[in-house]
Amino acid sequence: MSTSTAGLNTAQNSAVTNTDGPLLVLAGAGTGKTRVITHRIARLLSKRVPASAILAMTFTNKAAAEMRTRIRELVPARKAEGLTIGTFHSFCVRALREHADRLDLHPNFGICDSDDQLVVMKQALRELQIPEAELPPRLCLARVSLLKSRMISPETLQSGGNGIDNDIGRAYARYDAGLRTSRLMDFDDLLLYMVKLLGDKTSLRAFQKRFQYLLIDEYQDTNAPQYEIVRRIGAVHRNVCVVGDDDQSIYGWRGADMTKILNFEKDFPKAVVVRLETNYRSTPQIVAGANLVIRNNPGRHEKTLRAHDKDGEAIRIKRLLDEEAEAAFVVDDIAERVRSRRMRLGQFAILFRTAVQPRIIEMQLRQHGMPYRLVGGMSFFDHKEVRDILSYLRLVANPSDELSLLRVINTPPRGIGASTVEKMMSLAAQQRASLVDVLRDESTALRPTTRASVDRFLGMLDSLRRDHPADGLVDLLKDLIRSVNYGEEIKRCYSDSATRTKRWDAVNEILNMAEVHGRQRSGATLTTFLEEVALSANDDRDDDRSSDDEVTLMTLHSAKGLEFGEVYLVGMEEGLLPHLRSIQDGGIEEERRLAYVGITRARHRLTLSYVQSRARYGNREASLPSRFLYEVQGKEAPAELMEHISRIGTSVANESAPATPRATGTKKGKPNRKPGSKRSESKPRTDRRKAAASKKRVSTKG
DNA sequence: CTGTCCTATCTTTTT
DNA sequence: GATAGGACAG
Repeated sequence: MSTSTAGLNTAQNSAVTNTDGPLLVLAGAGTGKTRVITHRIARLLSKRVPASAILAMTFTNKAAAEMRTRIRELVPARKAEGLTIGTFHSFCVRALREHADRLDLHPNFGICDSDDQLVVMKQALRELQIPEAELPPRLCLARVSLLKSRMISPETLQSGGNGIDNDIGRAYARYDAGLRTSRLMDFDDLLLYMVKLLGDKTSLRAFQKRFQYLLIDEYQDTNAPQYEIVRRIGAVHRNVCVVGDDDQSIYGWRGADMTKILNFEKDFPKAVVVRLETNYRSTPQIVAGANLVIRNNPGRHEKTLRAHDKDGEAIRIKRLLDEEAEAAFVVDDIAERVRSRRMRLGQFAILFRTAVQPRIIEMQLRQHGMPYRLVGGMSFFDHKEVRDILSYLRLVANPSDELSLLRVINTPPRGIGASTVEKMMSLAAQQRASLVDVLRDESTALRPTTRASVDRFLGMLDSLRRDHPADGLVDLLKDLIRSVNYGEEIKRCYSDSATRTKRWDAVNEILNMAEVHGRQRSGATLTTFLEEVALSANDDRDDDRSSDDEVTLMTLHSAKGLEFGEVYLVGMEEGLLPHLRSIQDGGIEEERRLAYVGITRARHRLTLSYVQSRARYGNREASLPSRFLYEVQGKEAPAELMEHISRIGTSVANESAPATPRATGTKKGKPNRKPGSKRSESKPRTDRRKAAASKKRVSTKG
């Protein structure tokens, strides 16, 4: 046997060697989940399963990339060739393009991001004359996405509709129609159409025949269509291995369906269940704390994490006066650790529940000149010039893409103004034709100058399409940037030379990305490039740029799957973690899992902090320590706390806060350190927008 | 089209 | 209290 199973523990080994039949691997935090998956794939390959018969699906690009890297360490490249490892969405896109004819799809359909979605939804609401005040587009979009992730179609919804649900149903249908005219799919559609494709017997058989072995990562986050894809492809050979941890399911609000991991044994009878319970990441104290918290959740797959390591520090719980003191404490503490223990900043993470919390921490970090990285801010792809160029590209690839057409038709200004566009749009609606067709139609009435502009614009797009071979991506881009004279546009829009340079650099960065894409992917085309951009745009929490010398700031959600030497989990208060909304809607369990995820990110040292008072919506309110702080110490939350909370649950107003936060067995580590006035060169890396930039100035109040 | 004022909102965001 | 997004005026 060529596969080495050395270094795997008994449970891991059994997960790796049980290659045939359904297998559920319950992998607690830090128990070597990725190791198991990669070793399992190596094992299959060594048993002469062809690489092309293996399909491994993950939820993030990062997870897929890591899997690929680690497999490369285990097996020779030649053997790994032909493996299908990717996110659910990327797998679906490829499959759909390949089998586009079976569903009557255009093979060059585009993928729209959330901004595009919003545009389409707004349009839909306008057409239905549903006022945005009545049904905010964002909310509507969220609801539609949730419906799609439960595989509920507009028709189903409408039949039982009352009032707002009826509106949502109509908007849903209209929105989908809008996407279809532009030959676009949103993320949910990729999964739904895949399910549809698998409803076709011939296609289904082809997939079943090809993919003999399935591996699914993060199974607790699977939603209905994803589950359906797995179930159908795996129905015949039943070599379905799912790996996950129900205790880390934190995306329920987005349609992830935890019952899938809880019912796996029912869905796949005779499934073998393997529990990975040895945690190789954290100290016994941290593992114990995590267990104490999560055991309060009912209805889970019972499992108890055991620490592999022998000793460590106690979990620290710190009470601070207010959020400013909390931020100062954390930053001082990190500075002190760096000084006395010579630790790198990259070892530290500050985790929080909501996106507003990091602001005050950022201020402290800046004052200390401590470099940091805030995960989840604005992405490269949110910049105007990037979106412009990509819209042109999308339009070149997919002439039906009306969204992109509307975005670039007068950018840079070329004399096709808003009123013309509006006229053309209504004309298109009248003639039941697409906007491009109306523009192309010589009989459409236009002023001669406008006609000339339109023809020039359409001609430019046509020649871009005509003059470049499918694999001539970089040349196409260069030609495009030259043809639309984007350099001039930047000069026109920005007077400041530094800004100009920055914007122009961004444009060039797209060129670089295209070049890299062409080099790395065989058979790269414009379509594959756009696909990659669409499916990996927001993935900037990954390591490529992260440095050893930055503190990481991120939400608990973003932190899943990562680990840090030292973790500060701030804002451990009732109303924040667990969040008030969840307390009211009975979502405590998911909040608890969130706390569990946070706790289990830490390797050596974990600090939980809460404050006595916090500014909320303008006024300062007393805070109560989170129930999870009691739980983590193996205590019961005091009756008065729970009583107070139940009061919040019923009445939204919580003006009086009689229950003073009691100093819970607060293990104070060392007394508060004096602010070290260490001033290294500050290069805070925040790409927040103007808000943060101006904030920076304001924050010099000391 | 751009800047400014006003007002509704205040959880999380893999793809 | 901050902020973002929309309405509206210039």
